[in-house]
Amino acid sequence: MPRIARAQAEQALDERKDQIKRAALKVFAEKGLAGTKMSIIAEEAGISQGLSYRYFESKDEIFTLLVEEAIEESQNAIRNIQQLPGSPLEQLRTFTLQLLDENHKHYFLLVQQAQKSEGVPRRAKEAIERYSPQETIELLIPIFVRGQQEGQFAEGDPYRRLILFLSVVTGLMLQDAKAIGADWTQEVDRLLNILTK
Amino acid sequence: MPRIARAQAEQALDERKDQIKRAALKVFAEKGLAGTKMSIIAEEAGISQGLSYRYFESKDEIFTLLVEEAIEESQNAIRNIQQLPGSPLEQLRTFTLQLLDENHKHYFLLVQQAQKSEGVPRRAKEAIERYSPQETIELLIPIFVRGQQEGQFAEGDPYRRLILFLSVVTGLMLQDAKAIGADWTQEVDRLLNILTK
DNA sequence: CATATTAAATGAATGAGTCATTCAATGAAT
DNA sequence: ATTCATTGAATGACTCATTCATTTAATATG
Repeated sequence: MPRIARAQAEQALDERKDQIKRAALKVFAEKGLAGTKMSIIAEEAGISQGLSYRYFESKDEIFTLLVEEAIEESQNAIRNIQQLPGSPLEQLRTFTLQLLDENHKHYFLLVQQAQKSEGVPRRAKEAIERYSPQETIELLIPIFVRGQQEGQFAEGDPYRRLILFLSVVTGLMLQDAKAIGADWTQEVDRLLNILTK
Repeated sequence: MPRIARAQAEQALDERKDQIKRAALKVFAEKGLAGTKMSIIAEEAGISQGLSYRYFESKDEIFTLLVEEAIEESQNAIRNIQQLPGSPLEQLRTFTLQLLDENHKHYFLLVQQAQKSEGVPRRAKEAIERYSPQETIELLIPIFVRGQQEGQFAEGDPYRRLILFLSVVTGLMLQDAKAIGADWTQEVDRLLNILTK
C-alpha cells in the first residue's frame, strides 16, 4: 500500500472509531451503563451489531474511555472559567451555556450516570473518584464569593447556592426539554436569577 | 375465627400490602421499572424475596397500581391549587413545596420514569396517556397569567416559563440533593425567582 | 396447657428471557 | 486476487421474576 493511501485508511478507521464513540456517548448519557444495549449504540451509529467489536474490546471499554474523556473535558471547562472575561455573573453564564451544549451535556450526564450506577468498571470508577464533581462546586465557589462581594449575587451559603444551581442545570439536561428548543440563552438568564439579587 | 380477630387479620394484611407498595414506590421512582429488581423491593420493605407474591400478582401489577395511584394523586394536587388562598405566587409556592415532599416526589418521579421507559405495562401506559403531565402545565397557565396581570410574574410565554420551572423542580427531585437536607423552603423561594420579576 | 390447624414467611431453585460477544459469510476496495 | 471492513444470525453466560417445599408463627381446640 502506498504511503498516502495508508494514511487515508488510518484516518478512516479513526473516524469510524469516533463515530462509534459519539453514538455511545449519547446513549450512555441518556440510559446509563446497564440500560444501554450494544445494539442501540450500533443503531445510533448506523452500523451493524458486531462492528463495534472491531474497534473496541467491549462495552465496558467504551464506557470507561468515555468517562475518562468526560472528566478531562470537565477539568478543562472548569479551568477555563477562571480565565473568562467579564463579571462573575458573566463567567457563570458562559460556563452554564457551555455545559448545556450537546457535547458537554452528554459528558456531564455520563459522569452523573456513572456515579449513581452499580457495576461501573473499575477504571471508570477510579477516574471519577479522582475527580469528583464536588470539585466543580469547589472551583466555582471563589467566583461566586467574588460576585457576592461585588454585590451582584445574593447573600447566603455559597456551597448551598451552587449545589442548588447545578442541580437545576442537571435537571434541565435530563429533561432534555425538547419543548425548549436549541437556544438556551433565555433559559439560562432566567436560571441565573436563582443566584442573583 | 371470631369477628374481631378476623377484622384485625384483614387490617394486618392491608398494612403489609401498603408496606410493600411504599417500598416499591420508592425504588421504582429511583430506578424505573426495568432497573428495579423484586429483590430490592423486598429488601427495602424488610421482607423476604418471595413474600411480595402473596400480596401481588407480579412486578407489573405493582407498578401499574402505583402509576394509577400517582396519577390520581397528581390530579388531586392540581385541583387543590386552584382553591389555595393567597396570590398566584403563594399558590405556586405551596404547590411546589407539596410536590417536593417525600410522597408526592416519588409519585411524580414514577410517572416521569413511566413516560420515558420502554416496556411499561399496557394499563400503566393507558393511565398516563389519559392524564399527561402536559395537563399539569396547562392547569398552571391560568394561575401564571393571573400573576402576570397582577405584575408579580415576569412577562413572556407562560408555557415556556412553566416548562422551565417544572423541569427545574424535577431536576431537583432527581438529584435528591441530600446535601440540601429536608427543608426545601429556602430553595423553593430561590427557584421561584425564575418566574418572578 | 398441649396439640392440631391454618396461615405467613422464608430463601433456594427454576427457567424464561436478555444481551454482550463471536464468527462464518458477504461485499468493497485496491 | 487478496485484503480487510462489514454484516447479522447464533451462542451461551448471566440475570431475575416467579415458584414452592419447608420453616415459623399465630390461632383454635380439647
